Amino acid sequence: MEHNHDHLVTLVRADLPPDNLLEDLTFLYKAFADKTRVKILFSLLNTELCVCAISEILGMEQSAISHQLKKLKECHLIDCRREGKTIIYYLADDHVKTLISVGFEHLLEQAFHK
Amino acid sequence: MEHNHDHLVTLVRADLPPDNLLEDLTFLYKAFADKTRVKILFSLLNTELCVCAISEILGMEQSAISHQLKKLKECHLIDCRREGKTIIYYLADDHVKTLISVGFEHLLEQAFHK
DNA sequence: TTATTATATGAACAGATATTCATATGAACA
DNA sequence: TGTTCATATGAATATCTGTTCATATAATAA
Repeated sequence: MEHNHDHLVTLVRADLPPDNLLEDLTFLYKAFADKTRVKILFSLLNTELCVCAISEILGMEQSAISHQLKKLKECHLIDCRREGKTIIYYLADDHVKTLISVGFEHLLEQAFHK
Repeated sequence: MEHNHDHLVTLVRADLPPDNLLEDLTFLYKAFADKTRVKILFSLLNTELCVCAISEILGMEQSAISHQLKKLKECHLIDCRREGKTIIYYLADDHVKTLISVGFEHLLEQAFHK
């Protein structure tokens, strides 16, 4: 680091969001950064599902699914309710759909640009 | 897995996106799943920057920054050009802004709901 | 109550990932 | 040409993360 840009550096640094906000933001995006979790979210796009249904859809162990459901719930992307012995999971709100479609748009456009 | 939902399972599974698309999507979201990379993206929101400026802004080693810049470039979120000895990085398009703001909206709304 | 079904959870392990260190590349300038 | 500055890159390491296995919980039915 030799050439001078102290002023710009100070300005940009002052504009960075506070650390705890960055933490929350990356925590949210981590939810979408794993194939299993994204598959779960896709599965829930048009219907609610119990754990064992999701487990069959993905062809994965119930335990693995439960662990991932917990993470998705921790960032408020999904929620659940009990119905007798089974527990039904569903999307918490429309942000999942928005986030996924914005991601898709980026993929499509970058595919288009070559 | 005992209670019956074979039909639903088949339907939902048939609607899942193909594996390579899921791969691309999670690859993209991984870019946002790390604090260092998100800080870099925020830094580039309103200005282009050389590597050593970014390194100073984040207070991290130049090498660490270069490694992360490479990943961001691999998913086409940023691009760069050479100018003499320095290399200038900038956002590739507006999707970064969209993706970040959708994430923020989700955080704000979930904060609001309690 | 005991057995069964559905789900959750903790510990352990394997694989992925971020940072550091040392070094390589590549442009500019003496 | 040799030196310096800016950046890139490979290897090593430490940490994080996803899955599995064993087991716990919680509701229901016998």
